[in-house]
Amino acid sequence: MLTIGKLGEAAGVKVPTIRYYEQIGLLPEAERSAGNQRLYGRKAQERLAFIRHARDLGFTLEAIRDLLSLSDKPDQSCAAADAIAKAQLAEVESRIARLIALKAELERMVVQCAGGRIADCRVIEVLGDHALCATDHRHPEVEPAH
Amino acid sequence: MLTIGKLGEAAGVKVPTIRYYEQIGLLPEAERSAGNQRLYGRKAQERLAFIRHARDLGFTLEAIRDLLSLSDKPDQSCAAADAIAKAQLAEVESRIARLIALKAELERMVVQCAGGRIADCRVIEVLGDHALCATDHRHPEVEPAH
DNA sequence: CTTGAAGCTATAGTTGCTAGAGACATTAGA
DNA sequence: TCTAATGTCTCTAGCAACTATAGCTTCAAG
Repeated sequence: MLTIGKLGEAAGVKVPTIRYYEQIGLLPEAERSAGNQRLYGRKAQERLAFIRHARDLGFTLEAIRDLLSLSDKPDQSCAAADAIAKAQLAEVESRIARLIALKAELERMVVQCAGGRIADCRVIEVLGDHALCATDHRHPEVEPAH
Repeated sequence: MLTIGKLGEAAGVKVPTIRYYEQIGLLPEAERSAGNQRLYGRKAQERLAFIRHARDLGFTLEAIRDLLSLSDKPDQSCAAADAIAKAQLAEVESRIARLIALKAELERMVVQCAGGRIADCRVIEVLGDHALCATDHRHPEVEPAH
């Protein structure tokens, strides 16, 4: 049995994150030691690894919740799991496409900046006027990492 | 002079978002009508367009705050603005690289799924075991859009 | 003049954690 | 065995960048 710290180390997940996953019901409530500390066995370890891996692949916690509940029903069809993965793939693809458009526009901006005064700066100028843009990079969906 | 609704429509920004930008000091406090409603002139409109455009290009509000304060000092060097844009470009590039790795892994997963039972599902299996992955897609930094 | 849309403030919720406070548990070394 | 350091406990609040809700007031059209 592992303490929460060892488990986190093993899975590459920070301790508060594990407690958070328990709190939102993604991990079951852990067994406790005599001194009320959480203890984890192999099953919990595998479940956490699953979560971590899915997070690494960009799945949301909601999607992971669904995937986990599917993985608990080995005899059902895997169509639902497949659909979740495909949706995630589509999401990733659309984010890539969008980021590539952004990259092009940022490159244009940066290259054109001659390094003079702000008043002549292409970066500032282009930001002030979308008409100066080559590509149509509107629409949201670009959020950065934490 | 535009009301907040008209301004939002013109700039493609929702009304509460404009109020939020004012609240965090990204937009100056708006003039008010006799009935206490916000009124915006051309300057505010340009400033909001700048913010919107920069957001579309993925700049954080903090970066935008810096860019705006730079654009208020037309005689200074534009090196700082250039640096901010270059940092954003680097950020976008690294996100693209990471997403491409994710895409490859998700494609592998989806293609291998034969569509049978959960117990045989490659999607579930791969998520449970990172060793089954071809690429090294670890590290965070993938957060989705809001 | 009335009605419905648009505006106001203030607060809370979203996602996926992370950080802090203050108290208890465990473990390694002297 | 004692002690000090580390680990763990709960609870609360904070991050980005909004979005949504509630309960009010103001405005514009018919």
